[in-house]
Amino acid sequence: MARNGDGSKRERILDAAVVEIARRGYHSTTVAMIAKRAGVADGTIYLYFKNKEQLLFSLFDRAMGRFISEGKASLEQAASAREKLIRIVELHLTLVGQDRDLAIITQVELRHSLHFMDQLSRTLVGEYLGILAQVVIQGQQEGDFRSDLDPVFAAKSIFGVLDEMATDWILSHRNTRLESKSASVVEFLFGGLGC
Amino acid sequence: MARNGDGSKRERILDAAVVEIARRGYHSTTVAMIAKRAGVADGTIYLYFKNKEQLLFSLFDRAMGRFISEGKASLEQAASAREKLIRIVELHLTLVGQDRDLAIITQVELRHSLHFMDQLSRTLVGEYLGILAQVVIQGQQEGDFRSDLDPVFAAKSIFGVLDEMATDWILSHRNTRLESKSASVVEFLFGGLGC
Amino acid sequence: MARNGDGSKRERILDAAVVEIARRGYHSTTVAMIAKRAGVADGTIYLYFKNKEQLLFSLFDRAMGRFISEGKASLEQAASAREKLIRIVELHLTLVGQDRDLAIITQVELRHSLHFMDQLSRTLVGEYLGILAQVVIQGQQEGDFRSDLDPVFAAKSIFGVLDEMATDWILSHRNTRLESKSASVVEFLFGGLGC
Amino acid sequence: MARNGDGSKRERILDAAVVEIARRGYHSTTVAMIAKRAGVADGTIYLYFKNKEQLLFSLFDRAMGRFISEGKASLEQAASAREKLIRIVELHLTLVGQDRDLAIITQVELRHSLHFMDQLSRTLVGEYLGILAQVVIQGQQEGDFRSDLDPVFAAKSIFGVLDEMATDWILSHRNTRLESKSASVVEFLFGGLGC
DNA sequence: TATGAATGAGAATTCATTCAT
DNA sequence: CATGAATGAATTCTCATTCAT
Repeated sequence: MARNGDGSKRERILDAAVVEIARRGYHSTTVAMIAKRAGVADGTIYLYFKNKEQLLFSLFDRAMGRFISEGKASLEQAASAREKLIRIVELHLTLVGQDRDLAIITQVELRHSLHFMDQLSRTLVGEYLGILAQVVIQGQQEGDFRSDLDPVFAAKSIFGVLDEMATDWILSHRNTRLESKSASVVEFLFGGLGC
Repeated sequence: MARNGDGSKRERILDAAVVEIARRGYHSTTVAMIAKRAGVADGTIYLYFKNKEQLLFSLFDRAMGRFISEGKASLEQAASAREKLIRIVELHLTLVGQDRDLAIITQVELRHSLHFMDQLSRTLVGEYLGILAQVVIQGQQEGDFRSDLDPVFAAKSIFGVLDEMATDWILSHRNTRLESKSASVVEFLFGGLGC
Repeated sequence: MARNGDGSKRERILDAAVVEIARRGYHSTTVAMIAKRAGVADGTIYLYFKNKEQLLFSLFDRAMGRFISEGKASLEQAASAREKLIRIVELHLTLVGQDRDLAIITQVELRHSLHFMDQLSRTLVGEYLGILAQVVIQGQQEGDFRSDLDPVFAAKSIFGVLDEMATDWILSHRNTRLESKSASVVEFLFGGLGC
Repeated sequence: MARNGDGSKRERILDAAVVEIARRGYHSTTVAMIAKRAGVADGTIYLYFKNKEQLLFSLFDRAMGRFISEGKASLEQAASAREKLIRIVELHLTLVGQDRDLAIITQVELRHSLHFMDQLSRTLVGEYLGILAQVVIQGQQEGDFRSDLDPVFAAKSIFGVLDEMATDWILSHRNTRLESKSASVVEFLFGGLGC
């Protein structure tokens, strides 16, 4: 079978899955629907993915892979923790805000079940939180961040704010740009509510 | 009809649903399982709930109802916005941390699908965010909170931090008390990361 | 419970059943729907009828009872077989055409199953065919009807034509009067197709 | 895909459905029963038919298709309307009388509900009546049939007699041949009851 | 008689997954 | 590698009927 253009068959299946699952939800999307959109036979899916659940995990892997690699690249160009945090916020919101379908997957569909979330948090999200915590530590060492905050706790708080913005963007069906929130988020994260 | 023990049949069904769904997830829980645990016939479920999905919604309604009523009561005893925020944080973490099964439902199972989340955010969560925004506005008027923050944005940020703590607590299977995070959360929300 | 006006509770149930079953068909009509329309509790139905099927039979009995008693009265006023046949045709089409809901029951719903039709044909319909056959015999004795026709066969043929007219009237949703076909039917039954 | 014995899988399912439904009635026949008799999995039924109701319709289509094609072939060999009518009567009774199971379907099970009968009368039965009416018109033009009869009315009357014979044959559980009635039917249709 | 809450058997249909080609 | 017809387990929901009050 000839390669078609930019994507291998595996990629086409993943692309199709993002669209279908974003549109109808994981449970309402059948393997047959994904196969049809990808232009392959139902059975072919099983040559590339062990089962439907693994396909969903792969979706996340692919997305998170891009996320982290771009994140690392971006962080390297920043020196101070403060700058790094700014970049992370911007990157997070930009990447999530780039593809609504994918965002629906990561913000909603991927959180189907405890079992599922366990997997996620133990792997990629855990790594992401680790990076955030490192930045916090650096900020504290640089004297720029308060040192009375537990870095891991702070990382989770940061993630919580970013994640809520992302989910809120998905649920508000307005046509806003998610990354437009970056400045406010940074502002809030640094300064908090108080005067 | 005689009361069955402590609760009505409807309550028993809801209680059973919380346990079963928390344990195995919404999709893996069959109506028959819930009926069995509730000690009623399968069909009886449908006398009280239109279908399985409505049962899930009712679960949320009941939980959120308690949440909001207790929240309002708690807020009335607080005068300043600062105090109110402290109470909200404590209440949120205490209530969620009170019942792990129920928390699994609210933090994970209830977020199954876009359709589902839409419902939630449009109704009860929306109301909750409104209350938070009111507190922020009050704080700004009292001169205690920064006035350069959009209250609605701030409300979402607060919610994001609380929600992340709750989810994190569910996913960390350690036996910690969720409300033990209250002080740190308040600290972070007021002061932010910066020095 | 006070009698209400013209009908006993049993009659009210039968009346309600005719309307509901005509509208949605026997299988799609629930006992609860009939009870609701009749203004009684579900369980009350079972004080008057053994089960749902018997209710349907009772519907037919009531209708056929009227049919036959009016038929006998009408026939007594007619002397010749020819006149009797005319009266039967008119009566059949008039009675069926009088109540569309009831007609739907007798022409469609009552023919649900072999089992059901067996019951009907062995009882009331059989009696009706017997009356028709008697008229044919009388006509043959009077020298007015061909004597080479088997009376029972002739009776079935007559019934076939009447029944088809009735069914056709039900299915054509136009607002015609069924009894307007009487003259044509009589004409056809007597003279046949040939010149 | 290899042919399974004499018929395609779809045909086997239809054959199985005829037997099961004739025996126990449409509503008492489960899809599982049909699948079992056809030697396929339950789900396979749904590869060929949208649902149970469509399966029933398909049964009728197949039967009626044969009916009409054989009817047309038979009619072509007949010149006069009188001969055509004779052939139609013979064919109708022969075809229905050929397969008792199928006859039960067409005479009883297919008439389940108004909804169902509507479908039938609007399609195939309507076409059949049209053919009959054409024959009547031809007979009138040939001067062989009375011209004071409305052809459509006459067609319905003919159908009524044939249909009643068929139903009667089903209900009489004796082992007679339905086509043995042909001569009497023709005799009656041409000459009527009168001398 | 009358009620209507409760029962629980029963059935259609879906769909992830397999495997012969 | 690819196909897609076939599988059959699995589950929601309905509703006739009962029976304690």
